[in-house]
Amino acid sequence: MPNYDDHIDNIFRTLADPTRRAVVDRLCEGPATVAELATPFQMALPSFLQHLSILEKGNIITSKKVGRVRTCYLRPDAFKMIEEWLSDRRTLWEKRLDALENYLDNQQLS
Amino acid sequence: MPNYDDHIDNIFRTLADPTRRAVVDRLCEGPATVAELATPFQMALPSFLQHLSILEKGNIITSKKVGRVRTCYLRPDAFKMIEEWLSDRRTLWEKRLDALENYLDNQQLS
DNA sequence: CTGTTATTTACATAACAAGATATATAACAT
DNA sequence: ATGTTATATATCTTGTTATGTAAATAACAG
Repeated sequence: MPNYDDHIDNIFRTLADPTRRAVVDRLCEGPATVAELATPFQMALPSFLQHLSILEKGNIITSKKVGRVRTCYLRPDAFKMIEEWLSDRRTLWEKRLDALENYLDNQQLS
Repeated sequence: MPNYDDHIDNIFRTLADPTRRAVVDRLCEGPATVAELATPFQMALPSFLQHLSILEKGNIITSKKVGRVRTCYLRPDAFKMIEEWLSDRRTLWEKRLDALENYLDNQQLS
């Protein structure tokens, strides 16, 4: 089973590609089939499918196949982990700034 | 000059590595020298320096060399771009959910 | 000046990622 | 049953990333 760190690795790596981010953008507007998603791109379909599979493994999107058509959805919790990661760091960082400020205030007093 | 997309690519790629994220974590606590940052890792120093250079090119950290010692800092705006990217998508996504809700409400009425 | 410390540079290599083409499957239309 | 459409899988090439070792620089200590 993949640990927390691997998971975040995956998410960051998944989003570190313009094609995949563009797919995310498109899916923000609502679900779309593979073909619909692929049309804006020059790239060959199999290459594009790679990106979709990476997005799905990164838990950014889901998909369901009905007949021969696969429809893709942005996962409602797509950005949750990454937002948590950011807010954790922001908290640490701000705690540190506060500490620094206190320290400086105390310096002034003495 | 690098465009917006390249920039975000860089940031995501930069953070898609456990070593580099660990450095970020450490620097949230305050500045540190190269040697201090490197000690927790098994990796050879030149390998580690690569990571620092990637973090610096990704505008996540800055550094200043005094004498032979380089001190690294987390940039105050380290996560700004990525937070903006996230909040933009969240906005799009929520706008869409609102539209969907309206649509469903209207369906009920008719 | 000489040795030591703190990086830095210069390669080398192995693993991985992005793209392509060619082929396969599987559902639908007739 | 057969052709067409919508994906899927397999395999290959090429570029990039992560790591390493060896040697270089540059400041400081004595």
